[in-house]
Amino acid sequence: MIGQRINKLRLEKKISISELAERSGVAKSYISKLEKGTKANPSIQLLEKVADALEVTIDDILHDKAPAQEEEEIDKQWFSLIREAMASGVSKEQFQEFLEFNKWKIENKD
Amino acid sequence: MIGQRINKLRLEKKISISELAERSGVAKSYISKLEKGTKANPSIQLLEKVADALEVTIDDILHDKAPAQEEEEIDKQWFSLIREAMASGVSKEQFQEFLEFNKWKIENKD
DNA sequence: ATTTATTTATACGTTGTCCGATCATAGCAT
DNA sequence: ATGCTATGATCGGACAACGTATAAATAAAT
Repeated sequence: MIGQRINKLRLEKKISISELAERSGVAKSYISKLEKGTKANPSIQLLEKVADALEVTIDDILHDKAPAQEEEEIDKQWFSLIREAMASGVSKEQFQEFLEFNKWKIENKD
Repeated sequence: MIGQRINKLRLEKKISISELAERSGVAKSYISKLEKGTKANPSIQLLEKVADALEVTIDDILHDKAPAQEEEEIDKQWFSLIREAMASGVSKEQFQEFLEFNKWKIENKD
């Protein structure tokens, strides 16, 4: 579980266990055991050190994140619009109407 | 740090340390120490048990999330609409126009 | 005053974590 | 091929820290 994620993240970063151990300040033997799965219950402080060395968040280690980087970026742009929309009191229903109308508009564009 | 978050989340849920201990299966004396800060380096498995009992994610315990629970829920509903919008090819600009129009419409409603 | 919740103390079993040694693999020189 | 050396991964043992269980002391509440 958690070992696989660490292993995956480490390989993505193209460094060895020894290297990760050195950077994080964690014993390489322990990192090996974590990845191997013979130990699977690290403390959060240790996990934090490993996460830092891998330049990811603890969350990235706990549940393996769907990357989707570009898509996330776009979502953020939309997000500000959404906030504005919610603040101005536009309802979801109104937006849905708008959506349907636009779909129709696009289809009948030719 | 982490103790304060657990304490906060527990109080929000309006349960006692004993209750949390019972639900999570963690010794109440240890939970007390965690909240008090005399112990501050729990294992992730223990943390997971506490998180489950509090009905939050481990992330919620690690970095204290901007809560706004209801708002988050609404956001999710909006999000599905946004995805649909993006898929159907509606641009941000079009949406913004719609937004402006609706603001005006609301203002001149009387 | 009596209950209920929190903190602290003590003692103890379990395991997280480190250190050093060993094994595995690969490259390079002989 | 046969070694030698270097680097990475794994194993075994030792110790400190995690975590439990209980009781007692304190505080807060009804």
